[in-house]
Amino acid sequence: MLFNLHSLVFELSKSHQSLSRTKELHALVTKASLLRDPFYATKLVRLYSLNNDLYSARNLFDKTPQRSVFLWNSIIRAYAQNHNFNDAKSLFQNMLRTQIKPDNFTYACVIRACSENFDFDGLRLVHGGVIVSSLGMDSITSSALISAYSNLSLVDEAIKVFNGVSDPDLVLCNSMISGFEYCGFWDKSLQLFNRMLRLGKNPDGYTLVGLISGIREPKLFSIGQGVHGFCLKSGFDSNDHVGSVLVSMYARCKCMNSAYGVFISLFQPDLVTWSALITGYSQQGNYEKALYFFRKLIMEGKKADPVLVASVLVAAAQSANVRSGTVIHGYVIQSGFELSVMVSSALIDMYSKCGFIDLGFRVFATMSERNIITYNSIILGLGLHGFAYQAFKMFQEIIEKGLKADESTFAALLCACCHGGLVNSGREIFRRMTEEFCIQPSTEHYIYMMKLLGMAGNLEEAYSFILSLSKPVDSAVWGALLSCCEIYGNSELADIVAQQLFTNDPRKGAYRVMLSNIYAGDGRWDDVKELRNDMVDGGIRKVPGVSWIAGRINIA
DNA sequence: TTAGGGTTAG
Repeated sequence: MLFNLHSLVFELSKSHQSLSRTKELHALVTKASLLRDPFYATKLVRLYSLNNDLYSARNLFDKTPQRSVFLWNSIIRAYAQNHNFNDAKSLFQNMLRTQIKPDNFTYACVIRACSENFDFDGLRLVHGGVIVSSLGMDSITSSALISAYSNLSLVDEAIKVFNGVSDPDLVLCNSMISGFEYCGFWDKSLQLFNRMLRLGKNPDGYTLVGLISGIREPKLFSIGQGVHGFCLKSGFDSNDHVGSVLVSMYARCKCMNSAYGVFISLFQPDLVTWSALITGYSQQGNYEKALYFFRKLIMEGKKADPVLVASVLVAAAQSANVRSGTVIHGYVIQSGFELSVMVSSALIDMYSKCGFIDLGFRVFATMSERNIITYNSIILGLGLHGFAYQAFKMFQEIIEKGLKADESTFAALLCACCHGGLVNSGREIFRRMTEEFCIQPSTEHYIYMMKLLGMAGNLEEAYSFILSLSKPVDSAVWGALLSCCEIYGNSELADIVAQQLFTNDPRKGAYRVMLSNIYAGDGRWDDVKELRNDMVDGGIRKVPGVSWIAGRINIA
């Protein structure tokens, strides 16, 4: 035998064995007649699972007659981690029929699987099983329950679990802090953090990531700075996860100088941190900087991944920079990322936003796998370029393939109707969205409806549409109607719409300028004067609009 | 004489 028992166990315990090495070890274990021992089977199941070879993992599991709780947990986890939730659940049900009782780790794994699968009923059932098994106070199951309930936005249930544990440990506190953050209660997150400090519990990287992730508005900037100060004092700023989340936090607070400050203070920022910086610039509209840092990353010899490439393609699309977009496309091909549905969908979007729907369609046509995001990208692109008929054909394809149309699908279809002037189709697609697909319309859908009806001259219908809604709409919806009033020179309706806008957004100059133009078109010069004087007196200014055209380049 | 595992970032 090549190995003695000790070295075999040592080799099996390494979690980074390749698939071929795992197979070799499997052969050695078989040769030594050790396969019946659940210890060895567990180790091998784990290694196969880490190498995404579920088939071999399951085969091994099925052939092992003596199944310990460890072996059961390994195989359930293998399926759950591969997002094979139904199989994980049915394995768990099989386990319940055996003599082996699930333990806290089994429950933790199944709880997580239910949460990731949005299986509310399953989660409640498993929670019941936890209580029946007297594991309701256990830290392992409780932390999994807190995360699961929070991820399903059931924060009250998460709090109940947390309060049910008399002496919560660090992980339990971290789960609750992250749970509050996920559900939007950054203040509760901070309160719990302070309570931890008062009780003398030392936070770790997880605690700070949970806490900082909740700080995502410019008004919370000073709180973010305070937490950043804590990280510096306690040395957590060198933690990769904390560093990247600090960069994101400052970016979301619209302070890119601070985000960059954190970034350059890191000894070796990892890919996620680079990505946080680049996405930050992109989301703040500084596309040039986003593209610059992407080039810098590549020049430094680092390799981007699909998530980062998709993010940079957004910057190229938003800035209509097809030159950068094609360079990134080259990088995508070089790296084999065109197999990533996320990347290819971003390529479609980039080409269409840059005015090259033909190239976008070429990417679409060559994709072997397409998801709803792919279809949304191509429908939006076709719609923006006036190909409404083709956009609707794509929608038909979504339904035929059994994909689930979402709110972006309908926004893209409404956009296609707007660009094609298809009023009846637009009305029908809006009806189908709400009645057939049960999708709650968002501000974006309402804006498209205003444009669709208003641009066709159906201003009264557009106005009645807003009035028929049960909840007040965002100012942008009224703004869309006002712009249609401007096109048709309807100053009576414009007066009514403007009153809504001035009440909601008294400082926004654009609407006042729009109204003034409508008055001018109607010859109401006294009203124009009064409006302009009001603006001067109130110090209200309109932000000038900008537009640009990127030079068209020839692409074979 | 082992082994499965609860909470983090773009």
